[in-house]
Amino acid sequence: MAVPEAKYQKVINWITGEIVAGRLQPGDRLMSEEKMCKKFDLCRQTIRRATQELAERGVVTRVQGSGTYVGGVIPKIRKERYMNVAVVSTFYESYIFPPTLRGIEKKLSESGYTMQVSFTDNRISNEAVILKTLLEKDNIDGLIVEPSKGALPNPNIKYYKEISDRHIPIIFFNDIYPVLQMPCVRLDDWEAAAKAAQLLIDAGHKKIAGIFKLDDGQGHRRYSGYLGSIIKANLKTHSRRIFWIDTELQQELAEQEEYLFKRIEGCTGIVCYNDEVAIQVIDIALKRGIRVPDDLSVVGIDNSNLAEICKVPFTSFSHPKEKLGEKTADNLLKMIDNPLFDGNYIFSAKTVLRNSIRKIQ
Amino acid sequence: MAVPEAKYQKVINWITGEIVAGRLQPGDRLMSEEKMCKKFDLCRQTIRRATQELAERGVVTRVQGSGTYVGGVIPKIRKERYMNVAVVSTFYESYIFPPTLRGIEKKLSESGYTMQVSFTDNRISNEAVILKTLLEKDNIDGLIVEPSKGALPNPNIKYYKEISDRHIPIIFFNDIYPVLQMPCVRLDDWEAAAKAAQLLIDAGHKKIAGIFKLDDGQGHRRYSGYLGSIIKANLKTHSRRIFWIDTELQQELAEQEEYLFKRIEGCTGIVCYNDEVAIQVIDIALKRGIRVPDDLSVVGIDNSNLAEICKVPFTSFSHPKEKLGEKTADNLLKMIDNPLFDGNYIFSAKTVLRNSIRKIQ
DNA sequence: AATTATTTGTGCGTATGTATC
DNA sequence: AGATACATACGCACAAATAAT
Repeated sequence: MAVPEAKYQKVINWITGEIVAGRLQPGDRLMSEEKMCKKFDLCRQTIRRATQELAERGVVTRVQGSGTYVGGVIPKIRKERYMNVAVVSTFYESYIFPPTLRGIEKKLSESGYTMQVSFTDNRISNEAVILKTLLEKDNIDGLIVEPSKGALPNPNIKYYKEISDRHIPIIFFNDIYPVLQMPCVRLDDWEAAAKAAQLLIDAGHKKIAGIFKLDDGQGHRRYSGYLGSIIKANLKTHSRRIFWIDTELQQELAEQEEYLFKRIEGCTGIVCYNDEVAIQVIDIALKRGIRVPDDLSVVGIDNSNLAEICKVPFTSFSHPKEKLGEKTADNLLKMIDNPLFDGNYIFSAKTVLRNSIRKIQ
Repeated sequence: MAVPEAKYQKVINWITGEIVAGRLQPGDRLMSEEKMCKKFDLCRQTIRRATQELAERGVVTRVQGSGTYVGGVIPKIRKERYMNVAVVSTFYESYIFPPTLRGIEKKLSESGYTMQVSFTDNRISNEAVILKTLLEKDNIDGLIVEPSKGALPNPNIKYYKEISDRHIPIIFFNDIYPVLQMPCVRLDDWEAAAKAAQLLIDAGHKKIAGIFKLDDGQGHRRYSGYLGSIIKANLKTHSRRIFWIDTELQQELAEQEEYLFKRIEGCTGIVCYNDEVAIQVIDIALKRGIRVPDDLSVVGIDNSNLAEICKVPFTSFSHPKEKLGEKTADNLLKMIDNPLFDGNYIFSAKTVLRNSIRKIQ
């Protein structure tokens, strides 16, 4: 000890010593800088230099107007609970949205939360307005979102990041924005479409068409599942047989029916993106004198009431709808209580058989 | 953003932001200092520093014992705008509820209001919990309600009165609680059912059955309309021909089909409470070998997509659905701005003809 | 008309953050 | 290195004005 120890170092040693001795425990407040000045007969700046170094090391945390506390950074959790969760939904798929919303509302209200709802109509511009308002009003404990056009680039990502920066948990349902590493509760779209195609393959079909949505992730995943079964069965893939549609163009199929049926000519089966598409395909087919399933076998996905009351009730794959809403809300509530909770969940799709597939020898 | 903004500056920015966004308008009262403390997790002094600076700038006016107001004018009545409206819906009639909710949301969001939704499932007990929560949280500017079992006595009336006593405007849609003299936006149920019965009468039918809901006002009004046309045509009324159903017993018709068809034996036409009932009646009839419309003419009310995609597309009477939602929200907003505004509105039902009525000589 | 609850006004004390001499 | 000044922030107590009942 030839060189005398720096004064601030002595202070550091004293504080760490107190902590090691257990006289200062995590959460305890150190005496004020002023008091330490008197204790060590040093000026405030010297004391500050000591606590600053300890603060940098994470040993203590300094809080303006309050004091200096033992322990690392106390995670900033919102003190006040608004008991309010925002739900941003596309409003599309009329047979999926109501029960899902109902499931969400059920779980939220059971836990004493209110639910505030906004609809995007699957429009990015509407989504932007809604998110900006949420940021300005700043009165939610969590956010549940059904992505708008999840498969296309989205300029609203920055708003989601900003909400997340405020430690407000976000959970998605049905689909996700891939660039955001955020939890999602959804159907196993890949599996549903793979099973759908497999059913047709098992029934002996070789030329199987598919109609998919181009703007959402479900469309892409269902396309992948369909493709997976086709390839696994060593059948050939043809772009001609795959028809892409856009969510916003509701009349697209009816307007392009001539072109559609020319594209899928020769196909004996078709995997439809969802029941809404399936019922349109069946309607158009019957109108054109194509019998279902004799001339064309059809399968849908989502198993809505449409599949049952259709002129030709068709095989479909169940979407959990209300259960999915419940799971989404449940996981969000857990995320609100525990920021480390992993909210991801994927539902398996169950086959619901009806007579819309012809067996080919 | 190297230097973190002062906290009071953030409060200033939030308040000015609310004013710029139009959610706080001249004359509106800010939330109390205490509430802002909780909202921002700050002490009152810091909040006061923010409002003081704004007061010095003339942006707000602080009034001791009353509150802090936007602008220089001091209003006589205290009025804090939450820019939030609660919607309490039954969730029943799946084909009516989604578009109605959508219409409400559209109008509310256009005016910068958020919409907070709760569902009663047509249960009085759920309605009670929801209303009590609304009273406790006390953060709404208005209330939109679809009555639960509007035709039966309701023990929750006191909660509606309490909300009304707080000068929070309430508007009902689809139905109303008769003891509450409050505005309602609805379909002209009487007219719809009267027109339905008249159509059958004009086609030469003499024995016309009717199925109505016993627990809601729509059911009672539609029953009255049906009865009105029967009596006007000097036909006899028979209780046997009138079948009452309960909202909560979804399977009632299917379970009692034997009894139902015994009751309406000899009838050549039937007026159904709504399309959901009509589609069930048609399903059961076809199953029993009764042809529609050859043996039994059927009309529905609400003109849902069910009427179109039914195995026998049937004549129905249009419910304005989304338009009704828009009108309801519109009227509530007017009531918020002007407590004297009369929010009542009744939509006329338009006939949508399909081939479900046989002409009798 | 009187009481109670709510809201802003005011003052005091204490602690940390930053800048200057 | 030490001293001082001022800004920012938190907490409490009580007074005064207003609104609701």
